Amino acid sequence: MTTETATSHRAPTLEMVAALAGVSRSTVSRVVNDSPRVTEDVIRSVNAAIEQLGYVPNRAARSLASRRTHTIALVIPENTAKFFADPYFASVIQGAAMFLASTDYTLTLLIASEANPEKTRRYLLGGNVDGALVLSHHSDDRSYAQLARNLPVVFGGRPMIETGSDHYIVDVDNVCAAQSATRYLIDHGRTRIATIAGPQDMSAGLDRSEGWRRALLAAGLSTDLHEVGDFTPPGGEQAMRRLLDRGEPIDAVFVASAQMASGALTVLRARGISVPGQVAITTMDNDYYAQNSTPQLTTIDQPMGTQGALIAEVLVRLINGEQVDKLTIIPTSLIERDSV
Amino acid sequence: MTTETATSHRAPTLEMVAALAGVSRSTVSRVVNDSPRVTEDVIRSVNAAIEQLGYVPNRAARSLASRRTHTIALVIPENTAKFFADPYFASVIQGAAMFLASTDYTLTLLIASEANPEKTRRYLLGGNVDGALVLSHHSDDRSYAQLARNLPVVFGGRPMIETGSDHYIVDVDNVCAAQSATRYLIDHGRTRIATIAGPQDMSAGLDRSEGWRRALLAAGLSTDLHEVGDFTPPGGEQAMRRLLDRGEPIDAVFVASAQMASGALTVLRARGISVPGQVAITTMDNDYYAQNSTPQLTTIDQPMGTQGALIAEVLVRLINGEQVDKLTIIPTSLIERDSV
DNA sequence: GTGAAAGCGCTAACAC
DNA sequence: GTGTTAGCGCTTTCAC
Repeated sequence: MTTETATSHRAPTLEMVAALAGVSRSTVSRVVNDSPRVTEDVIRSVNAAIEQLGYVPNRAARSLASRRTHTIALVIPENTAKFFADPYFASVIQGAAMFLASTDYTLTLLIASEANPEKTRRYLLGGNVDGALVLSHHSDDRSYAQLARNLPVVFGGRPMIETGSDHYIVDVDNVCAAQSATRYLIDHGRTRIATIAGPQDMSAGLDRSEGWRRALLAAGLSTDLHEVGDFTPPGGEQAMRRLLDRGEPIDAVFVASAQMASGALTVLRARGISVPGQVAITTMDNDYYAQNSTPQLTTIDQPMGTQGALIAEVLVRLINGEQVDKLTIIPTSLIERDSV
Repeated sequence: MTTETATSHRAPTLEMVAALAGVSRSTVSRVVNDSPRVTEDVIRSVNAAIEQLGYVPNRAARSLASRRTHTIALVIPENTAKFFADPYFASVIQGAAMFLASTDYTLTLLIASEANPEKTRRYLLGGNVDGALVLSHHSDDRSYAQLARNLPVVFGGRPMIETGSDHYIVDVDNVCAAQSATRYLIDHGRTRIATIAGPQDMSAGLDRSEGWRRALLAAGLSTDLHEVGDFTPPGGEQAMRRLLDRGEPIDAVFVASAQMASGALTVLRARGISVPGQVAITTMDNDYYAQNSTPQLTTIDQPMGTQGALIAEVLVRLINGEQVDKLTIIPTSLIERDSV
């Protein structure tokens, strides 16, 4: 009983299928690849043989011959702790993985070594994948922009590339969403509206600040009350504290993530400030935090699984040479609850 | 400016490297694969050529010739929503991905279609991967047990296979951890100790219940106060409510996850029951919930990133034919905070 | 519509 | 130590 690295009997090959079906290998290949010009009868008998043998095409051989890998890389920044901690990413990954499961593409996780970006670049360009999905992106992610010239790449969330760049992007319209969440506050009579913003080196953070600003400017209100957090509950707490410690009147806060809003509520509660009585709150993400805070939060719902599926779909279509819009916007909606 | 699926110039091949370095292809192959018997000089010049050309070995060709894919599948149950919602899994995936990034293995996500398990099985056995990591596992996951006979497979978290099964498993000792968390309650003078357990069709849930039970039995205490949750905060709330509604005295609760404990605290607070004054709490997972609840929770720390790395490492060693223990236990420790 | 033949880029005996 | 020679299992012209 020593260590036995299994795989006892060899997997059936296309050749075996051909023999059993009484046709040539080419024909089997055609059937497997849904070639249009094969007789119904032949298709049937080949499929029967495939079924009987439990044949599965060998990816490696297929890739080598066809020069397509049927593999898509999900590029993950090395700072994975932060990446995985964000439920947003988990949802997107899930959506992408689910969508790809319905195609014959495979999703591989590629950790982008920051120490050696060249390694990542080469892997991606070395014919190991048919395309890449890039989710996170700080302003210095120039390298991926470069990469997109030689490989189909779709960005999830707007990478901070110079405007007019011709990259493929799938994103919720953070500006618009934040704007409507802020306008909701205005429409309910609030006038001293602060924001707890997200990191200003992420497009999501920046765009949400911009939306808040636009809504305020349009209403002729002050845009002074701006504090930044890191999208986490503790970050929200600290930002809320800073906001209150300014000593200026505040009657509402647009918080750039529900997680931060949850932290903000903790501080508000501790200081005896009522929500929505004294301070109204709107936020983004319809997640556990939004649904289970006290009070429950009026928030922007972004269908995240959808985003994952969509971003993967766009990439697959791109790989297949189909016509795709450069920018795919995912609709959001405002959910009214008890924090306003 | 029509759709151009890029990859302009062909990637450099091993043959080109060989030509540039003035050696044969085999030699280049040897250098690339760290073969011991190559002259220092040759290694240097080959590496120089590789560097100069920006050569990256083609996975497909390599796999085809060597019959090893350098790919590891992470098998994910189709019910992905639940899977990804659990931060435990995110951490484990992260750890595994990080570890594999330091090897030349690649991690691919494989969604296990429940409607067609045969498809998953064939993919795994069809020579597309060198091994598989299986994380979730309900009692009916017999199929994977079967699979493990023909492919190196490592299970994370104890799959509910008949005892004495010879599968490779990496897990925290949930029984032991739960036992010590419960004993901690006993040692602090509590005698009416309830538990909010995890799902009883997951080994983690079952084992934690078992640990709680053992500690109680050893102390001659009652094991009646057992309610089940689903590892989420709302699940914890409901279970806590059921527990209190029994009308029996309770002076402590061992909660099988910090997320559930957070939900339980909400209920306790709403009913004006003080923690730890009237009811003490210990739990498992040293996550955001454990650290940021009020009061902060005394809990069992399980290094989850470590588990991910370890599970991947075990698999790689298995694939390489090294000797590995069937069972790898990850140590846990109890962190004392304010809930007892 | 189907078959024959020529590789895809690499590894792995086997010679030398 | 290094080169030579066969393939790995599949796709893909090109004939027929």
